[in-house]
Amino acid sequence: MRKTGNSKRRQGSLTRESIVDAAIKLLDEVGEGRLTFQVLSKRLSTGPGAIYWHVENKDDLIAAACDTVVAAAMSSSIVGETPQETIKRIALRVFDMIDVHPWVGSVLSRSAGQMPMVRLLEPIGQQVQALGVQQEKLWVTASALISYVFGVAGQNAANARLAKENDLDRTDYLDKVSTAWSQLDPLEYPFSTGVAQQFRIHDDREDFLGGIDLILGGVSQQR
Amino acid sequence: MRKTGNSKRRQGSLTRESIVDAAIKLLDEVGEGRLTFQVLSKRLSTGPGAIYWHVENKDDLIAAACDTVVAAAMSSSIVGETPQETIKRIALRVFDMIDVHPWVGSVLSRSAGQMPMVRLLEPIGQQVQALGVQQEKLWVTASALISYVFGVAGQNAANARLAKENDLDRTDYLDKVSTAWSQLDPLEYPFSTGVAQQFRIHDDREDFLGGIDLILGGVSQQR
DNA sequence: CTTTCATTGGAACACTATTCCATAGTTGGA
DNA sequence: TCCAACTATGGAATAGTGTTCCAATGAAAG
Repeated sequence: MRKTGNSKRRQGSLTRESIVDAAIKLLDEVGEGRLTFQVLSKRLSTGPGAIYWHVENKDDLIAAACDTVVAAAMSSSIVGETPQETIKRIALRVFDMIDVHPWVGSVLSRSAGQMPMVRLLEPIGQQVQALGVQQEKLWVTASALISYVFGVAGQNAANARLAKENDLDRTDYLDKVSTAWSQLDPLEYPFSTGVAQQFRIHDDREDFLGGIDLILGGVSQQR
Repeated sequence: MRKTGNSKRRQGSLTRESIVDAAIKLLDEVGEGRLTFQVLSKRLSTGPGAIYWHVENKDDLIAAACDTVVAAAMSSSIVGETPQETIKRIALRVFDMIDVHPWVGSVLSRSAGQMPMVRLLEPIGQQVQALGVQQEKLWVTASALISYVFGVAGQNAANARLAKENDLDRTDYLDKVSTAWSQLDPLEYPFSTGVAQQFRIHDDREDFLGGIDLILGGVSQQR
């Protein structure tokens, strides 16, 4: 009797998938804060009510969008010479994904335990295992890596959002923050005023890998 | 002529400080999503308009609340036997702060470059310096630690929020996630199904310190 | 054909952040 | 003592949100 979703009412039929795809595009263009059911319905040439037939609510929609992007980024297998190398490549995939879809960074850091996190935990955990980490330490080690990746993701997303909101490109934004730091009281904030210059010229991607290296170094030391 | 803020209209006078304090209490009670100007005004026995005289907007208010909590948590000095020990104590302060004010975790992870982050960067950076890390690597090292702390903070906040929204205590929540993981396809998710049990009984605080240890291990190795 | 029912799209609703504004209270000067 | 200024207040009005409701559609099953 029921052929849920398969029956095509017309060519541009509404599906959960097509809705999520449109949402992803919109999120990429305007960010999480400006994704509304109004503009989403308009873009799909329908009303908000029709969308709610396929999607539970906005959280559900955003979670689905996030999961779709993460799944796509992790779909093709990743192999490196060593487990360390592979872990770095996985991490870079995440980094580049956030670069293209900054909003994923902030959604991801709120999705503890959910499917998108598992999609990252799985390949990373497998490599941690390949590193020869002892059974009881598998979770701690993998979770440390995940937490670090999520931390960087969240901050990159925040940086992208702040830069966009102030109509600045990356360089101008770094300049602004760096200047703010260097103007702090050097007696109270000796370190921050000191690294302000390093911050101005730092490379997110390189620093990200640097952090992964530190954790991997710690792992190799523990054996 | 102007004595901005100092003049006392009446006993329970409205100040930015008193508003932020009330906001913090409300955030602790109901979380970020349910902090509204309606209930906040009611609690301060005033109208929304009066609040806007002292606060720019909701983001400003939440940022101020976050900064106040972070500043309070970091106010008294922290000393350990070694720089490593001190870093761990700083990290634990953050962890315990998030435990009391879960919403700070999610706000923090969006506050890249802002004041709350600097309040953490400063003491951690000082200890990184004390560790003898070379000048050019100061930023990478400190930022790796910060990113990790932010990552854990964000996930703990998410866990707290998800548990609260589903009316579960921590144990039930861990159970639910652990069960969900163990029911994944073991062929596709061998690692996740494998660690599901470890996840059920894991201790957030201990794992958090474990991750810090890994990073510190990596730092000591790099010298 | 007719009936059924998944699906649609737009109007209606409850609620939010934010702005507006008339007014009260305070204060420094005349 | 009074008088302007001007800070500060609180409640009403506004614009825009996520979500629900419901009458209408049209494809399939009988």
